[in-house]
Amino acid sequence: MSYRDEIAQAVAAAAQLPAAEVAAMLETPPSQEMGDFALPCFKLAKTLRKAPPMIADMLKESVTLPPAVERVESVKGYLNFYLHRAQQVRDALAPVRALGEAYGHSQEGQGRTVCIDYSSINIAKRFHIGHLSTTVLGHALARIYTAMGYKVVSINHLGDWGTQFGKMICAYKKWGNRQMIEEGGIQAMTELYVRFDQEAQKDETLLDEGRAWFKRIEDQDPEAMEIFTWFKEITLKDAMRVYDMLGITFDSYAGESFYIDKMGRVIDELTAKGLLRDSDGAKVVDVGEDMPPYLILKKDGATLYATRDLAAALYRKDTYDFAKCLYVVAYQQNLHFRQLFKVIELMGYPWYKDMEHISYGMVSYEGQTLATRKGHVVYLDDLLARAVEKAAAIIQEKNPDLPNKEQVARQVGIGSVVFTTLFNSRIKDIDFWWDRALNFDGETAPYVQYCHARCCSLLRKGGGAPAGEVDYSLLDDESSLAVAKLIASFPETVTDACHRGEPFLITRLSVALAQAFNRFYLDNRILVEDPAVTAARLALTDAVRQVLRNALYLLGVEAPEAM
RNA sequence: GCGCCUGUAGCUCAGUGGAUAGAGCGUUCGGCUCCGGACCGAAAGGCCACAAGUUCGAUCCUUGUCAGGCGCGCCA
Repeated sequence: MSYRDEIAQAVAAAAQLPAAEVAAMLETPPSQEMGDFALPCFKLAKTLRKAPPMIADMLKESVTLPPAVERVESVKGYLNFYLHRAQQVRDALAPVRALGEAYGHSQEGQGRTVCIDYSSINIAKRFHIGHLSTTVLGHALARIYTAMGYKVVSINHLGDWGTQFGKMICAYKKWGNRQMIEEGGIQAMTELYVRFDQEAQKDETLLDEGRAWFKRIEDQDPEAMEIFTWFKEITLKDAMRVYDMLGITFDSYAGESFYIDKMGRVIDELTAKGLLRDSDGAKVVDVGEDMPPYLILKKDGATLYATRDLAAALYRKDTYDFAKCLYVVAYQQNLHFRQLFKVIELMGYPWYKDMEHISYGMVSYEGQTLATRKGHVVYLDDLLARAVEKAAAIIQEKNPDLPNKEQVARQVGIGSVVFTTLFNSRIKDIDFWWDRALNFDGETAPYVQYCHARCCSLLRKGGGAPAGEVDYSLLDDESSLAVAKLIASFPETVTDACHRGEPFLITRLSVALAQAFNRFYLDNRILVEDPAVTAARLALTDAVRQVLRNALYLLGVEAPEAM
């Protein structure tokens, strides 16, 4: 039984109320000095016809304290319960010591699959800061869901379909050559595309040629396909560099083009179910009063992004039999996903409830909208490179003798970018500024990593974590207790992060834990004469090390043992 | 025009139907003969956008107003 339930039962007996009702009333006080659980007595005032402070006083006298509770106080209408510290600390640390890397994991998802659609890059476009949120969020969610026991299918839903690819091939045939693309990569492809747009303004017949090339892709014409596939490979190779740096892999790269032969089924099914309606020559599905109709087929019979997303959803359900299907996509597309899920519901599939749009805020650069064409953009490899460079410079200054300096610089620099991206709730817009992005002070990855490295250092000096049982009653000071409480809250935080689709909860916890440990470190000398005290403090240090490491792992951030 | 989202310290953001609304950055002051100073302590800084309502109690819930962002058929 949990502490909460024990206390609720004791109070319920004294106040003659249902235990469940009391349990729901119990809350956590705002600060540690006010105890571990509090019962606000205001609600009871009406039924008991007494002032809240009096009720609290009475309950204080009449309640039989459960063994875990050391004492109870009546303060301004609150009944505050204080747990025995040694027991709290033991309850916090013992599971970490026992479970190690598995601390924070759960069995919730046992036997269930979750599809996570994230990153989903466009062909022939360079990876930039606009792709950071989906990539980093999706990766963190993949790790969090895995920790929760789910089987995760990571899907990079490539943007590899559309008339722009016809234009690009047309431009390539006219002005490009193999060598120029091999050497220039995506940048060269982008330049070709820009040139096409410019020339097409002067000569409209180019647009027809572009359309013709796209038709050839649709018809699987060998020459068109060869070039198209090659462009795709170059784009993916470039993206793979970034994914490697971030430690990200995907289970599937089935993008839009993968679904071109799977849309007929969708159209047939929508027609058979009477959902498709003609509207100005196009085909739409009505999705209710509160949303505009969902456009499925263009006037000319061509499919749309929506059609492909619908086909993809059905395919994923068939192929993976997912318990959940997540789409990590910016909030711009809120309406689109609401419509998509509604159509699936109208098709009669109960699993529409398992679809979730993990939406996040927009990215701008120094107050302005990102604009690739104007060069008003920051590319991800540049950002990561500069972060690593800065980390390397700091190492050179502070710790020049550190072995594997390059590796640590990568862990810190890249970790810093990832951590910052996962620091706030998803919905917040992000305005990118270089000085902010490269800030290593305060609530950042290096702060948490430093604390972790310091724990490792202490453990090295102290001969490692104590093997056997330690005397937890030696950890009865305020700062030890604060650390223990945060450690104890980690599994619940992971669960919350999963259910809310909000990795930042874990990011924040890692900072709070590092802060609490720094306080503990200031208050207590860890390696002391008394072996029992040293063992107890090292046990706490090792638990902090483990939880920080586990937390950072879930975020996709590495934890170097020295830095 | 309609819909969704956001509004909390100078800046970036947490937060909760309940006790004194928190953190980082920035600013000011202070701390290594001592286990890692990429650290720590302290101070200053708030009409929780505004107004009504519900409630014993609202920054939180409801409604309205204002400001900003996004979206609203043949792009993705």
